[in-house]
Amino acid sequence: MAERKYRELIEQLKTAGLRPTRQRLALGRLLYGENGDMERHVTAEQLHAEAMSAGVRVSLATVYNTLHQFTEAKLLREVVVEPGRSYFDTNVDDHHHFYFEQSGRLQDIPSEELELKSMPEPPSGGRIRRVDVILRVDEDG
Amino acid sequence: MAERKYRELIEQLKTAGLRPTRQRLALGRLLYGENGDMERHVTAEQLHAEAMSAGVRVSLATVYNTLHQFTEAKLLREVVVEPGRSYFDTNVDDHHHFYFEQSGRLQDIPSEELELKSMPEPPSGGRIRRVDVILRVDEDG
DNA sequence: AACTGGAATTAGAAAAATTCTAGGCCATTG
DNA sequence: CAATGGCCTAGAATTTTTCTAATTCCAGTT
Repeated sequence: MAERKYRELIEQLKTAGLRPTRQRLALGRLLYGENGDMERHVTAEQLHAEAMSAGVRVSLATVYNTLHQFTEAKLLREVVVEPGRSYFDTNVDDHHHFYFEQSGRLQDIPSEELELKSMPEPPSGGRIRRVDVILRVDEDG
Repeated sequence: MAERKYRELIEQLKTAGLRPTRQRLALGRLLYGENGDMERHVTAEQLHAEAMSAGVRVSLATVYNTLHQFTEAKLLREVVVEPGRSYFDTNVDDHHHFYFEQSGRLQDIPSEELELKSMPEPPSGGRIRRVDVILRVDEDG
């Protein structure tokens, strides 16, 4: 990972009120590092496995905590596709998803490629915090 | 529940290749019965509790099995809103949802009130099986 | 109507996913 | 540099979901 990105990550953590601990930095590096701009959709389990094979000792619980903290800090976005299967997306811009049911894979759809005709008014005076669109794709037939 | 609806349920089960067992009928009656046309969004846990207090002895596992079989048979539709929180919706027509994060409540949006400008082509030649839109509403502020 | 064969169903037990909390660590302050 | 207090970690517990052996139930036959 580029040194620049690394410092950036530390700054982002501090801004979010999260101390740049060893574990957070390691997980952040795994999420954003190396091929940095690629869209990534990882489960907690997957990231934990990555950390293990990278020689980083973290418990699965810490991975969950960290992912949620990152999500809270807008460094990640959580996408729930099935019961017992949620992904964390490194792309936090407005966008939507294809979900491939057979393979369990997720793919971004840029917001320009999928827009709503109109936005219904939420009842009871609340405000819409997020719009999630999932197009479920059947790959075989 | 009206006798008519009851027979209808039995027919639907048979059509789906599901035997009209005591448990299935009891759960079906809880889901569609009494105030029959109301939109319902129940979790497995909730339905199990309802069954218990109605004096129907079923295990939670059976409730899960039955809900999934009903979903498979297009008598229900499953909506996942959060990790560890999925609802089964008695409305199987095309439609979308408001999700109120504080209360955990779900509310239908008729498909006429929320349409997409255009449907992106799925890559790799698959076909879109379903479109799920969830508008997440923050009730306080 | 009762019997029989056999697939379908049930529910306890197990697994998987997620959260909780006591104890430990780390930054900050004096 | 040591003390202090809040923050963080990870084992344990909880919650959600699935698996599978044992049972039940149904259809066909007599």
